[in-house]
Amino acid sequence: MLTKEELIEFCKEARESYLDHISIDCVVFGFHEGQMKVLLLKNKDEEKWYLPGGFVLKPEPIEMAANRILKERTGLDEIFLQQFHVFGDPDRSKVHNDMYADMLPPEENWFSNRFLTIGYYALVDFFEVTPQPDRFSEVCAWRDMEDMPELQLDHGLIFKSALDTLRVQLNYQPIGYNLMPKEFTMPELQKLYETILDKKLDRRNFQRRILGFGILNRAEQPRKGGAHKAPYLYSFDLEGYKHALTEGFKGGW
Amino acid sequence: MLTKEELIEFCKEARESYLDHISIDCVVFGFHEGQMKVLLLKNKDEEKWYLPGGFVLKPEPIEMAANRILKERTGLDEIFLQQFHVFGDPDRSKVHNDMYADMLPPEENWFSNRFLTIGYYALVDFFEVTPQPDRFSEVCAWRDMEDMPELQLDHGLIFKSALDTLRVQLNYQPIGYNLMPKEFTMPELQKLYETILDKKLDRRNFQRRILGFGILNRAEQPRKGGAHKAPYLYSFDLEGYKHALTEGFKGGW
DNA sequence: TACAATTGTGTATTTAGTACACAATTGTAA
DNA sequence: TTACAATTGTGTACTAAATACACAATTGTA
Repeated sequence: MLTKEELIEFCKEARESYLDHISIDCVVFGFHEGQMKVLLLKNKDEEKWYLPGGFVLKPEPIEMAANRILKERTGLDEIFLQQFHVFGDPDRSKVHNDMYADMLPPEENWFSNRFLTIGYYALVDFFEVTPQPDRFSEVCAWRDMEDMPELQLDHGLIFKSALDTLRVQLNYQPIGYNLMPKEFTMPELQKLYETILDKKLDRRNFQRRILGFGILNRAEQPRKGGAHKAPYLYSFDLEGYKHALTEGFKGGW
Repeated sequence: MLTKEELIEFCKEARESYLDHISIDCVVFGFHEGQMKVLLLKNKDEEKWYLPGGFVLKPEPIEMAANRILKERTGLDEIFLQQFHVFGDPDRSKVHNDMYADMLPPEENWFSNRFLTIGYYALVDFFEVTPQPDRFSEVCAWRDMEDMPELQLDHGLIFKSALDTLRVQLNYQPIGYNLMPKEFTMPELQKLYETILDKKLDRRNFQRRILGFGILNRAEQPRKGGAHKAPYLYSFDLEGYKHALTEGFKGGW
């Protein structure tokens, strides 16, 4: 939460630097301990969480803006990022507007503007991320997808839309390279798919299909030390993976 | 092309009415005589064509803006419209900016602003459309997709991107209801698919597959009067069609 | 050393996709 | 009137992909 002075300072700075009416919101997916995670922010004295987001600098390509915003929140560069939808309902920022409405009159308040927000989703390696709050929040943290808190504004809708998009993408693009560590076992990868889809898959059929895509390499040695039978380790074959990313899996018509 | 006075008038009006930095561009697909058509606009004294587009009114949802813009260009209401991408390169409007740069200094010229454009594609019944030029053009006409003229700005990219999206959509959504007349024959529908995909399909397999979707009704009587064997007439089963639109064809995982 | 948990692997069945050929209808030209 | 070209309707065999399902091997623990 900004103080009035900070708000005034920010509005001045925003008007100079950023494009009016445009924001970016990102749904950042991670995967940890068999759970899908989403990176969220929160104000100490508020209940609702919100998505990492920001604005577009006047001379900045929007892709670059999304990358910059996520670098600030995660510490990561070169994130897998995909634009998926623009949310442009004039009512969508009503609540946000109200939030600072008592501090500044609308004509001085940058947040009183109408904003269209461009939705991006990101897939990142959970362990590589160092969550960093932004200047409006005190908390930036991974939240469990099974246990999503209530979100501000239309961020619930944006999240749902991102998840739907991810589920569709799963059908004709490889997913996993950005979410899994370098080496992983087949059951671990399967768990990722099951978690995204919220659906059990057959172990044997999953393995056959995913190997059929030709995007995995199996290490010589299985993972040792754990309980039970030692599973083989796999890693993504970057060449095959990138080929599959551009070509897609299915022929269709 | 606007005169200087018209440009000044328009800039004043635009600043009052429209959101800054945002535009909408539409790729309108039609189908006629076995050819895919795209609705384009042109200035009399210019070579390059451009996509029907416009701006978003300050209190207007973006979907509604896209509909309004297309109603002005086609006369049609309730068009099948789908947002597919935002084009946000800061250089994308360079050429446009230059176009009016000799008339007005940048600070007065609405077109000198940076614009992000939201791309929509539309599928419409060719016969229902009455092409209407906008205030910047003298020509609004269907152009053959086989014989696309050069387009202004990044409109070539936007068009290509829309076509790619349409081709992907074809794999998991029914297409045709918005492009075909009420009744049509199987070969006519096949021609639509072949034209979109730019690829020959097997008659028998096409029929089996498309009928398998359960989105078509066959009329009792075949079409009479033409040369050759009288083909059956089909129409879309609206219920099945809408179900397929929301559910999609393929299970995937 | 038996057991529970987990992993690796194979096969039969069903479904979807592909390839391909012949018979029927209709107008036109001989 | 009749052969012909063009087009439509229909079915079957083959292949590939998806699904359903079961048993053997490994490892730590009781």
